[in-house]
Amino acid sequence: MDLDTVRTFVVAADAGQFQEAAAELAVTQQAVSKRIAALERNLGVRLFTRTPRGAELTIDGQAFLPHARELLRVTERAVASVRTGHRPLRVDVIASRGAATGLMRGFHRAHPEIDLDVVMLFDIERAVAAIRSGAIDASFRAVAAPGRPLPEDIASVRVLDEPLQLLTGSAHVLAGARSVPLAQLAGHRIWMPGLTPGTEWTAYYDDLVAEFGLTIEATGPNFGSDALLDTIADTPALATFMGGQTRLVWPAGHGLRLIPVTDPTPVYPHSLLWHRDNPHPALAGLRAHLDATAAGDDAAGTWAPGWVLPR
Amino acid sequence: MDLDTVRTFVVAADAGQFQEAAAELAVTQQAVSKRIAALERNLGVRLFTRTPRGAELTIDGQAFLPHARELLRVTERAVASVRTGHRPLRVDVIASRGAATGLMRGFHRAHPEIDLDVVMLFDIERAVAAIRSGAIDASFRAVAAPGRPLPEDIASVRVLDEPLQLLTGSAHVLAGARSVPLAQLAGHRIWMPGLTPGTEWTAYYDDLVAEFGLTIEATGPNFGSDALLDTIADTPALATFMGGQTRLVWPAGHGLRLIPVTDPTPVYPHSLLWHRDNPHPALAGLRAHLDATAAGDDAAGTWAPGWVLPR
DNA sequence: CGTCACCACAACCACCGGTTGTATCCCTAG
DNA sequence: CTAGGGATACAACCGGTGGTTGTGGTGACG
Repeated sequence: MDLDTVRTFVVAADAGQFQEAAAELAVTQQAVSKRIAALERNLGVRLFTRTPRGAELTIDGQAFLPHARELLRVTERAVASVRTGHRPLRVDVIASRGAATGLMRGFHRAHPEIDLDVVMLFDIERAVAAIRSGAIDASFRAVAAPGRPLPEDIASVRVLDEPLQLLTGSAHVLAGARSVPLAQLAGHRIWMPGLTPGTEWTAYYDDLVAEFGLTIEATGPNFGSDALLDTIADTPALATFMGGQTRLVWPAGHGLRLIPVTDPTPVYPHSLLWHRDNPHPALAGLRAHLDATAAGDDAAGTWAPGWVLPR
Repeated sequence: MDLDTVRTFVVAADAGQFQEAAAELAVTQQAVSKRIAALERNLGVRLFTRTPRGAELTIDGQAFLPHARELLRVTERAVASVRTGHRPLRVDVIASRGAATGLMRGFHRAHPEIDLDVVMLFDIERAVAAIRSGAIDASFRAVAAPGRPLPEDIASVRVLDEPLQLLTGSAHVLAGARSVPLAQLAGHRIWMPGLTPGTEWTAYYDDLVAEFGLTIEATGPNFGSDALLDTIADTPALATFMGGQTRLVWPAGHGLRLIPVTDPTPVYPHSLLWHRDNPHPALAGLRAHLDATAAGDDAAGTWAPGWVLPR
């Protein structure tokens, strides 16, 4: 199916006749006739009843019309998403399951009129490069790369400290605990598939491991969170870390347990980065929204690596 | 833009390489390469970075991808809307501003998983024919055509009596009234543009006029409700009838008044019609929803033509 | 009953979009 | 270091889609 054909259908339906539609589309009447005929052939139904005074929609045509309009609207948004110049606010998040996604959803709910696009870049280095080049407008990143301060032209603000929790199956030895001290996790198998070397996530967990003597297995490819949840649920000796903001949806009967970690609670600090000179009007809105909704986090009793962005 | 091209983009993005996408789409790798190149040329941005081991999305490509998926989803729904067999529930309403639209919105809110299409047919005769032919699944119609009972195979149930109210501008002589008796409207100019001869609306108002001695002008084409509202707001001696369920949105400062009519209150009775043998699974859901939400209307003090469908 | 406005069909032709064949690149195995 | 495999891009070719012009048919209206 061709979007030009769909547009032709909509214009013809609005005009009530092919001739006027042809004029509007700057083609001949015969071309419109052929386009509509081809669309009807593809769909297998008659869309117009032709009369000597024009063409009016059949019932099928009436039913199809709003879908055709929606198609054109979506097309316009799709094209706008890559238009240089005034395009939707483009924000990078660190992972689809992380807290940043929830923050963006909250912003979208508060300001549904602002068009957003979400991308996921590999690491902070590329995120900073993308911000400086203008390819993205902002990035939710947890941390500066260890030892590398942010460039002068990048601004940042810490927006959320996400406490990590332990996810276990119901047969796990810690499944019944209401909370577990971080030091007590030493010796337990903790599995974090998909930790790619070179990313901040990995650097974060490397620090966590070094400081508290945990063992984290990053082996195996990441088959998606469903597969991870299945494995955790079925393996008594296995656990994993999960952001405390995550909204999990799992089938009933899985019996998964999400256990807070204490003394200290490891938190993953999310900061918003942006270019000081970025003129996108929606960026200010996003910053204002985050400022307004940011919970006054209490840093006491929490842990984060020393190299994260300051508050 | 071509939807095959968009589909190619999505498949290639999921596969991570053109070759596999080509196999899935049953075309050659060169065809995929050309399609993507054409899409990139049309959009003016690079969507993939080509590597010797495949192709991965650029930032622009990542931003475009969800829009492309949405485009395919909408396309599928559009095609399904005219598919013979299992297509969305197709319901005819009498006018986009009427109460039936509100009922359908309520149904959609209660059951967002049920796909709906709304059409507007000219009069009850065509609606009944469309129901019998299977072109539509149900129809909100106010009335049987005077003197013509419904065919045996059409079932009906009265779902809502919509009280008519008087709409005036702020300078109208009745603008200050909290309510107005129907008999008192005799002598006032009431304007109902767009009343087409042969429809039930027109038959309804003809009866109303005959029984209570009103004068209703149906002159002039219907330029849309915005134009109607403008005229009503600006003309002190003019009023119109409007369904009591209508949610009006007008610019501030118009100063329009919506005044209940009493002694009796003319009500427009909406009934749902459907074919007794219609097997569409969503039809039962719609009927159940309407049964459950139907307010227990009080017929006392209301008026409707004698020839409407019985309760 | 002729004219007008509109749509459909036929013939023609350009160009889009597919295929086959080939070059190039990079990673990897030997 | 080299050969091979797997990936993309470019070139040449060609058929069919989709445009145009020209023409015919049909219902409404004066």
